[in-house]
Amino acid sequence: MPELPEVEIVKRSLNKIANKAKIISVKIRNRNLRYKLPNNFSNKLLNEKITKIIRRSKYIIIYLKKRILLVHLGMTGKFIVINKKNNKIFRTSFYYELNILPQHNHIYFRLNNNFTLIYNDVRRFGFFKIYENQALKNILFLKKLGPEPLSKNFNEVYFKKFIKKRKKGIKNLLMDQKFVSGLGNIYVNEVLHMAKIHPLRDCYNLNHLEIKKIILNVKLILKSSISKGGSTIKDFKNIAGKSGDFQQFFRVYGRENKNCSRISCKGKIKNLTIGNRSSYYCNNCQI
DNA sequence: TTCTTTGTTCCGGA
DNA sequence: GTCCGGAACAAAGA
Repeated sequence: MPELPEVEIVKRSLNKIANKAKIISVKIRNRNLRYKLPNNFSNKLLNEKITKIIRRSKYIIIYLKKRILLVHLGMTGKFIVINKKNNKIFRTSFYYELNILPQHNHIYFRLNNNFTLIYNDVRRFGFFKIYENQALKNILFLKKLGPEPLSKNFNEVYFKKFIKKRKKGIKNLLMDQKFVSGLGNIYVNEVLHMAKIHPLRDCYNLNHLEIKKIILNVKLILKSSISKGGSTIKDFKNIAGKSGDFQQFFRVYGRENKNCSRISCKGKIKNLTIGNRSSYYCNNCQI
């Protein structure tokens, strides 16, 4: 499940491998991703040079000379890199499961620098869109997004202004991409546990200190997660010996019926469905 | 067969 | 017009 930190790591990896490179072939094995790839998809990318790669929310934006390639990894999208010189295989983020099945390789991008990027996606909820000569602010997927959680624009003043006249549970608020963009279910659960706030608390009831704690923990948790993925490009063989279990980093997510991970808290982790998403919280310290 | 997982969009009601 | 919650959608594995 690529959340913002994983997407950030993938973006950094792609920057190292693909920036300034030219796409010399695009081979599609399955067009049926979240949105069906158009027939001219390959032709529009062929011989294009990659000039810049950035991230906005959970979108990866790949700038070509005159076009923009917008990528979303969905639930299980990933890029695998093969170095043609020595046939070494890399993954672009550490969150991937170790056995990547080749039947889910959907697109092969060959670059002019001996690297091939393979897009692999088990669930096929990821997507690629090509935009011509378009400013980012005109792209539908990006124009409605609220501030980046790690930016200075996501602060107490903004938070308080936004929640005025709004009646909404805090978990739903943090999941709302118009309020803050890029927080997914897992990190929202973690943030609220760290801030000791119940996921159903009405946002207009939050006091000054609680708002401060939420903002602080959003930034801390995202930054810490990004830094854990800091050594981005790892050889499969090197990492195979380690237990790369991402779950071990979570303090509440997926821990139903277990004891609260907070030292000195005697609570139990409970599960609750909010907005069609499972929420985990401690029945003692989150109020 | 049914349930779960995700981000996004759409729709009805307040 | 705006806000909110719920449902639908995509695919596949358990």
